[in-house]
Amino acid sequence: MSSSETQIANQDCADCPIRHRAVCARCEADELSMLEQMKYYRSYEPGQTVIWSGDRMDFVASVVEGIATLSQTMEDGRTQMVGLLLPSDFVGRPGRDHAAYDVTATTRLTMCCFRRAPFEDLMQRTPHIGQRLLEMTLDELDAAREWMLLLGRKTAREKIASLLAIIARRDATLKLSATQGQIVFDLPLTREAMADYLGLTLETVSRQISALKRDGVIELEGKRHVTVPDFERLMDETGDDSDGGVFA
Amino acid sequence: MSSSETQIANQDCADCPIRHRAVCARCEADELSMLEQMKYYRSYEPGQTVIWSGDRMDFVASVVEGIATLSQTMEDGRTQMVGLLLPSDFVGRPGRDHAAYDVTATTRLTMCCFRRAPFEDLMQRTPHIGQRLLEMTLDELDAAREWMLLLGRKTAREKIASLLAIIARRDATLKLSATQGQIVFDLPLTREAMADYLGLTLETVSRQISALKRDGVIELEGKRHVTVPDFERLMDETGDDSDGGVFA
DNA sequence: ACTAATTTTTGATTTCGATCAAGGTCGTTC
DNA sequence: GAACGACCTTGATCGAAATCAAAAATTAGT
Repeated sequence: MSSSETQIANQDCADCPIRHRAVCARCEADELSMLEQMKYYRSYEPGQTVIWSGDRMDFVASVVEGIATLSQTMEDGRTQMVGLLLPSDFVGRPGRDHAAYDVTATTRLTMCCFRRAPFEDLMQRTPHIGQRLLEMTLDELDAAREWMLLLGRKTAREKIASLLAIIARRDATLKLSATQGQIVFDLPLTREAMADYLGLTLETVSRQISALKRDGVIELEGKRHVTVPDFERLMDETGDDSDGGVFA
Repeated sequence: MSSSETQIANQDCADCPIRHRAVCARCEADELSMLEQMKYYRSYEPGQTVIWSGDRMDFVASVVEGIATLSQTMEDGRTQMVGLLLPSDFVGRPGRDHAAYDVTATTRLTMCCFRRAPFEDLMQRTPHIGQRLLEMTLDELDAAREWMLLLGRKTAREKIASLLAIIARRDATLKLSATQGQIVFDLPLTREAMADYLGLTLETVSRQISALKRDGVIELEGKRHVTVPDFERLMDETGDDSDGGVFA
């Protein structure tokens, strides 16, 4: 259901950050044209930093294409990724003018940006944009909490399996490549980025990926191209109950 | 600033879950009386479960007094706490009718509840309640992300110091007991609950608390009563930069 | 095509926190 | 006030992941 809806919605109002999530049926013409007028695009290369934590940030944005990460770094250099931005995800907090995290492109990335002040004005006048933002934020909070369980209690192998499952699942919904259980995708993250996401070292990530390959849970071609022959089998390795997590 | 404001706001509208956060100056009389009419109270004893993950949940609520925890459990029993509910915190997701987490009282707990349906109706008619909820949710998301850094990258000692710092800071603002740097409080959590929060075992929690005591970072009277003689010293142990985290 | 740089894999060793196992303290009940 | 149970501390040992250290595979540059 959600994948085709998303497709249609994206086609019909490609850049409205709210409509990206396929709920903007309620967007009215003048609101949409307001958004149209204030929007602009930015593109980034893999590895490029979109914004550093603490920098002034006078815009909010929605990912159009590509993947970015949110991360936090301690003074001594330890870093932890705290979020993954996929197409349609929103970044930037209305009402706060400094970035709280480092935002980095891990693939080629296009974002649809809106200057903060006019966007906030529009939000004031258009309650359902705020409502939609609330829903999106609650989803992010659920995702963050699921990630807390992963970081606090899962083994290295479970962590890797969980990350692969998340990417595979998203890829399956996005590209409809989920022919009878087999899923194929390219890892959008380096081993180091995966390590920062999972709270591991890159060596451990590499070893566990090798182990999953050895055990036939995944197949690897090169370093990035992954085939999951049996998604259920992968899910069994995640430690999650068979169901889709918090959204029971 | 915030502590006295909170006091005043709480006095003058004790149970509105929004006003608890000291921003409900915009609450109008009829909205307040709507809330008054639909509110009811529930009380729990320490250790009692407010609701189990997956259970039907037809209310939303705000903590009036006491402390509760949000936690997730894997089938094999591993559990991870994903949130701490302090007075004025809000629980329950508008638009979702099943709990996503276990909610447990760790002290005597009083909550101010509102049936979900009428509360959602009121939200529809009163945009600034939604706005306030959005702000609160964004704060929670920031807190969750700070916790992800802790879970993924901090040492056991840093984790304990961070938790003590959070409780101490909150206690200082709440009870104004922050006389020249020295802070005194009672731990509202058992060692096991702390372990579940920090992604550790209770033995490690106990050992690290002993170590901080041995090193003079904290003083302990009995098992629960803590004195922090020098808050800066405690902060140095957390691994955070001296400043207040994401709210830079 | 060849070199250089980056990323990944694999191996050897160490370390931090988990696990296993007693004891100890405190509060409650009979 | 003895006995029970809940909670906490401490010790000994183990193990999973980190760290240290090369080598292999890829990618990029000239």
